[in-house]
Amino acid sequence: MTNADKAKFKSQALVLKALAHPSRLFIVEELSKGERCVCELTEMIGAEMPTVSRHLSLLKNAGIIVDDKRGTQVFYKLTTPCVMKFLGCMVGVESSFKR
Amino acid sequence: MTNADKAKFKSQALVLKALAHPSRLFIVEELSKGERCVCELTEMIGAEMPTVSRHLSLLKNAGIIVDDKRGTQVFYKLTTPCVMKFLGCMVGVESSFKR
DNA sequence: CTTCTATTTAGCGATATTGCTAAGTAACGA
DNA sequence: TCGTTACTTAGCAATATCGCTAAATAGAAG
Repeated sequence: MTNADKAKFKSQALVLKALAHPSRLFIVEELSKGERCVCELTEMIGAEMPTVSRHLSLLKNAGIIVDDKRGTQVFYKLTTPCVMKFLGCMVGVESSFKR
Repeated sequence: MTNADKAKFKSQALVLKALAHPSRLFIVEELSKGERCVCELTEMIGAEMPTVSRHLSLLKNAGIIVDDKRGTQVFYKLTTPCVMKFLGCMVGVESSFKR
């Protein structure tokens, strides 16, 4: 494994790790339908707001979503629709695992 | 979030979690070129064999790879080439994050 | 049967992740 | 200015992950 390889796999792993949580997958799927504020996501997920806020900042750090503060609310949206294409891909793989 | 949704996201997260590690991503990429025994992977990764063996059993539990014991060696291979299509997809998304 | 080689399992300490409550910040309205 | 609402940050306890060494297992060869 070259150093370039190591760096490549490490950065890929960071993105996968950011996505590898049920609530965060839900958030990504929900944001693919349009932007949502923290309170909406919190209600849908059914956890405390600080918990959801932390998931959001994790996804933000991974570059998967961006925030947009408007008044007292913060709206999040996907940085790129690619993520959904990627996840769509995942679903296919995941179900094929189960065969 | 319905219960069905919860189950769906949970099982997707399990697959992502299994992939979300540099050594395991390397293993998947390497196995996409053909089957490999534990000792080969161990040498390429440069960690101890027990460590590599544990990564392999994790991938196996997630249904991503299967093992095939021949003599004293154990060969691993991908359950399905889909995984690579999926990861190829990932690379595109990941690099788009960096733009 | 004994020994060697390839691999897995167990157990440990270090570190990371998760979800919670409590406390801090920031924009808005009275 | 003061309070309220929306959110983030900090701190904590429980749990999971990681890589290692040591010990167990399973074939192959003598």
